[in-house]
Amino acid sequence: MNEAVVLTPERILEATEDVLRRFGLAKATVVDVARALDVSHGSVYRHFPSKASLRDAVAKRWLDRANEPLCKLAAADGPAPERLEKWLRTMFAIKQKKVCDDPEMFATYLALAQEAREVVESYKDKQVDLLAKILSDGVAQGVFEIDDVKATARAVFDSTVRYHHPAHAEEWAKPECPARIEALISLLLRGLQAPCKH
Amino acid sequence: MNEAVVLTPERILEATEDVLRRFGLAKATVVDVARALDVSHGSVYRHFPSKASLRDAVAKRWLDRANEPLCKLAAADGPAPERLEKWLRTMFAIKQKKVCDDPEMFATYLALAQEAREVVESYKDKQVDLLAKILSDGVAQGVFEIDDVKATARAVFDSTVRYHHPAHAEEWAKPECPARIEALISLLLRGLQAPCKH
DNA sequence: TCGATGACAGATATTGAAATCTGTCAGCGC
DNA sequence: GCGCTGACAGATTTCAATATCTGTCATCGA
Repeated sequence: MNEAVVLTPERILEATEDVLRRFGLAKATVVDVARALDVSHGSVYRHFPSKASLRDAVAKRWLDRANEPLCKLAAADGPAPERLEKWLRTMFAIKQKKVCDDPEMFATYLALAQEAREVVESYKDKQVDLLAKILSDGVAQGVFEIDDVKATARAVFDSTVRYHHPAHAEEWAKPECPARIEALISLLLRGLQAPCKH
Repeated sequence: MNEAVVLTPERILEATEDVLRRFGLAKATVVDVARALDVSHGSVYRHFPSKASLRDAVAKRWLDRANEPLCKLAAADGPAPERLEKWLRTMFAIKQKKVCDDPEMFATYLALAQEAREVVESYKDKQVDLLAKILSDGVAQGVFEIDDVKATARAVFDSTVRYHHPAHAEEWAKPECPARIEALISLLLRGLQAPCKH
């Protein structure tokens, strides 16, 4: 048996991502995916129980890939405020880049986010965990003063929704956007900062 | 001539709001509005140049009505932090109430918000002005320390998007929501507070 | 044995013809 | 004159027939 022609979940995901990019979420069908792989669509169902699960798996891959730089930033060393700022700006930049470069995948992600699918929920939870990591580093460094790190991380995530939730994507290109991000970040950093340092 | 049967913009708006509530944004037609008023649809076009302008006018009325309590709060006296908190909670409550009581009108508002129509933009600007009023009161009282009041008001508005933008309405009913609002508000208040009071 | 197939039922999407709607305007009646 | 009407053109929506898709499974071939 030739390794290359074995039908693996991995190959199916690859093909599905292609098909989604090519036809868009609304038009892409399991039959299209099967056609792209030159197999019957029944074979696809041997590896994924439903179209939804297939779509979710593709989205998960896509999100995990997008998330990588953020994991690195959260794990890095250095002063927490700078890292937090960098982390937020990176998240916004990733989203903005995605919406430009990969609009069909982004539309898929938007659809998933609006359905509040489990994939997206767990992805968000992961993001909040990364934020919490930076915040608790800040507390350890004595630069942040925070009662409930987890809840505050969630608050930071929520407060920046406008710049990372796909429902607001059309706003990101507007000229006043950078200034508004500026104001938001500085407000948040002030709120986290330990008061009365001197 | 009987006053009651004169076709005024006011009467048309009333009827349109009824029709929207009854049939929903997707189904409501100008013909329906005319039928409700027992006039020809041509007459409606005598007072409003297009269906879009009629819809916008209805939305404006609806938004203005919803906005009234917030104007009062912004104009009131008292310590700015408490007023800000009350203002935000009132805004969230109004939105939440609307989405329950008047779902069809809310759907109309959602559609408008997503199209980024001028009505909604100016309504948002009004809200930011109200916030700015409270913030500048706070600065005058010495409880807030803010560089750029206008930009900070915008940041406060943006940071709470999740709890007032209709795109996030499905989230508002979730049980963890109040706690998350709590965390967000306290983070924001800390960020506005003048540091080192003592 | 084991993955793949292709025919199938029920659900969903597409299509094109018919109905309805939007926006205009010449003309009617007060 | 003035406000309203109703007929109209072009755009949009509806509806039902048709085609396609999803998910299942008995069967096939290696």
